[in-house]
Amino acid sequence: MGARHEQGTTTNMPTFNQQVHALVREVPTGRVITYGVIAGLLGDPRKAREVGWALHRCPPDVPAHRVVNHRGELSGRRAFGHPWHQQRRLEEEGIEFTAEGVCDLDRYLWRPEAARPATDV
DNA sequence: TCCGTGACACAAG
DNA sequence: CCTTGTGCCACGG
Repeated sequence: MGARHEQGTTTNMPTFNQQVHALVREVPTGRVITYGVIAGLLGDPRKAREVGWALHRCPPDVPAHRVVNHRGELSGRRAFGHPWHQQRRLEEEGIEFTAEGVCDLDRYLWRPEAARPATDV
C-alpha cells in the first residue's frame, strides 16, 4: 500500500499547518504565544519558521494576531495589512504594550494546560 | 529538480 | 542590553 500518505484523504495525520492552527486556536483572549513554543510543542522548536508560514495560510478561525515572537514583539509586518491594527487588537483584549510594541511574555505568554507547571501567575 | 525567500530561534561577541 | 551570523523546514517559480 502507499507508504507515503501525506495530507491525503485517508490519513488522519494532520499536517504541521493544521497542528499550528489547532494550537493557536486554543489560545484564549488576553493571552499570547510564541512561534518557538508552538513549534516546540509540535516536536521541533526549529520549525518556528514553519509556524510563521502556517499562520500565513491560517483560516479566519485562527487568531494569528495572538502569535508573537519569543521577544514578545509582533512581526511588525504587513501580515494583516496594518500592523498597528493588529497591535491595537491585542490591546483591546487586555494586553498592554510598550512604546516599542513589546508585551511582557512573563505575564501574557500562554501555555497549554497539559504542559503548564503548577506555578501560576 | 534546484534556488530563493521567509509572520523565527539561538549562540557568540 | 544589542548586533551579527548560522540553522532548520516548507513553499513557490
